[in-house]
Amino acid sequence: MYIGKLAKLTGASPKAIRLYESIGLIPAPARQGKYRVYTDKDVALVHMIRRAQAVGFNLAELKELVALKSQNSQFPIKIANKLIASKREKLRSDMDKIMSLDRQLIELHEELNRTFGKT
Amino acid sequence: MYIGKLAKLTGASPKAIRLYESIGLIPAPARQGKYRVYTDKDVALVHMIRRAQAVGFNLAELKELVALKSQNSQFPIKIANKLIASKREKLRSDMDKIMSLDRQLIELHEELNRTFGKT
DNA sequence: CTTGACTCTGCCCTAAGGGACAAGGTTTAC
DNA sequence: GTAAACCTTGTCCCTTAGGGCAGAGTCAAG
Repeated sequence: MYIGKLAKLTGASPKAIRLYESIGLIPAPARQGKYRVYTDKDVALVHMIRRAQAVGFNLAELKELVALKSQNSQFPIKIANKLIASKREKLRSDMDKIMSLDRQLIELHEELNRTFGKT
Repeated sequence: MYIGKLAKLTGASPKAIRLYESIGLIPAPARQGKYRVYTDKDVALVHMIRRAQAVGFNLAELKELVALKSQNSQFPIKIANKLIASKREKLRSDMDKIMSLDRQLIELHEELNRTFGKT
């Protein structure tokens, strides 16, 4: 299949797919003339990339995972678990930050109304 | 004072201060030769920008606020309160998103260990 | 053969600056 | 007066994960 179909099947744009290829996140596909030709394996791979992105992994991290997998040929479950744990820690700190921002916004609101509001 | 002192007093880098000027967020200061010369008003202004950034306002939003203030000459408290409220809503939706990501990470963790783990 | 849909590469753009650099300005020490 | 040391200037390239566009090439159908 050509890139448009892969895009439709995975929800990634053709541009995104070419980006993944350009940074070595997916292998360079065969060409029919100048057109990239993809297989079902590529569909599965791009799907995995999208899902991993959706839970907070960036492309550099995914690239490391792909490199590990190709070294090891076996799924590195320990490393994956560590990554998940560190992602969850980061989420916790993001939440703390958000709550702190919310408190600051409340304070700012009260201060504004004390200073400029009526009574 | 020159830009370095303003930077030290406000915690913004000289680069950031020039950026604020380039987008019209702070007025172009007087020059002594080629050097920008700032006053205490600029210190206060950059301080306010930093604090507003810290609670989640981006430079475009701050520019709008500055424009409003220069039109009105009076602090637009109603608008500010609306902005604060909408920021807080956004924070709430960010929180929801983070909690959803965390749930997905938990599920992913369990799934990985069911599929690849021992026992 | 032609039309329309698809794809190719390459370039510029995003937010908020960071880093490097060469050139020139200022201040301090001697 | 002069040299060293520091400060400022403008310019360019870099960051994420692509979006948008231009111009050209390519494919399948009628």
